[in-house]
Amino acid sequence: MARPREYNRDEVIDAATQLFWKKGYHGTSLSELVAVTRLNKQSMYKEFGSKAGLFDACLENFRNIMGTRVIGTLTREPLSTENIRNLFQLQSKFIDSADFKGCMFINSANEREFLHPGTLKKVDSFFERLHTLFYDCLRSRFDEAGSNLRAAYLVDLFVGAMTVGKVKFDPEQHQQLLQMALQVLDK
Amino acid sequence: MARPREYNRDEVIDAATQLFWKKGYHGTSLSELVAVTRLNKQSMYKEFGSKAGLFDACLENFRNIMGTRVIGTLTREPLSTENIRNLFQLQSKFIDSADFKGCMFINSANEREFLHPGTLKKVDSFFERLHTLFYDCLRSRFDEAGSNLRAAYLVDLFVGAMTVGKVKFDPEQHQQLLQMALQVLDK
DNA sequence: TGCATTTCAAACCAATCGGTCTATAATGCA
DNA sequence: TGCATTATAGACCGATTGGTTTGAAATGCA
Repeated sequence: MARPREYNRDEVIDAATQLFWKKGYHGTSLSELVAVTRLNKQSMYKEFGSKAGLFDACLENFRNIMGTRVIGTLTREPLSTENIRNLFQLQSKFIDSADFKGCMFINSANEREFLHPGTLKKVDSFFERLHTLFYDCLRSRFDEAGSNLRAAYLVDLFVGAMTVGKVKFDPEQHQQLLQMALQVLDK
Repeated sequence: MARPREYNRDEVIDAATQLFWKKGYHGTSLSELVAVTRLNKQSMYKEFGSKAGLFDACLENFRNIMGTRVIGTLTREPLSTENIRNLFQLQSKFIDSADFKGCMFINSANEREFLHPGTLKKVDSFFERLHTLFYDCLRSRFDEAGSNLRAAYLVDLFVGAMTVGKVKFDPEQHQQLLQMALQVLDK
């Protein structure tokens, strides 16, 4: 009944996600997005409403891509500290990859000035979610307070490694570092 | 012999530093800088050469402001793990301040895409320097490998707390967190 | 007072920003 | 075939980007 669209929504989001992931919301321009998605502006605005709308869709896409692996690792039954060790192993491989761009949520936390309130809420809830996932894995071994404290510690460590990994990363040293840092999971 | 300048270089840098600190290099515009420094563009380019030149001057200024306190804390004789505890106490108060904007070097590490090579080198050397400062405080108690490992761990922790602090910060919990996280300083 | 020197304010530059509008191309149905 | 509908490409919008040029204002010295 009408002209068929030439783009595929998911492909557009995938391409845009790569760009936003690398350069952030404020650092990515509309023209770059148009170039990389090969979607014309008109269709882009029809589909996503605004640059911010597209970013939100990409953030959700990122959560699906990465979050699924993270959540999958941390929710494996039985919930245990072993899941946490596995997550940090996953992170280590991730940081060591060729085109490491950090975590899109953590990157976003560093450009709060430029994000819309709705986007900020999603960013904040990522940190909460990560804390909760750690917490749930700790509860079998520690009490509420102990689990809460360790979860906050693990979030700091996770975020720190992600950021420092952009500057410099030594996989072997990181393995030893984890062994030491994760001793708090045992006692 | 010529018209006297109406601006004070240090005051200009101080004002610009606040802005760059808050919004980053790419996120701060020349017009904002002109407005906040009350320095006209012509003089700005005469004095600093470019926006990047001004940013470099501000980064150095930040190092003087904050770095002095950090370095002062970590180089107090005798070099010991107590210095490290004091540094994390300093950080805790810093994060808890009203207009917390993170650390300008760590913020810069998150916009590497937009920084000039010379600036990037300064950012990288901050991380190296921090590692070395930690290392030197650890050597009295641990061997080279042990000190190196713990220093890397402390950098991750320091950077992580800085970043997470932008999203959420609970001073009391952080005190307990430090007590746990810094156990590796004792054994 | 007049001149060399330097700073100042503001107009100006091409390029780009996020976003909109128009005109044409492609489709299914009648 | 003609029409309603939707997607396309790209011109266009005012505002802003980092950066430059111009010309007047302010000084010390002669």
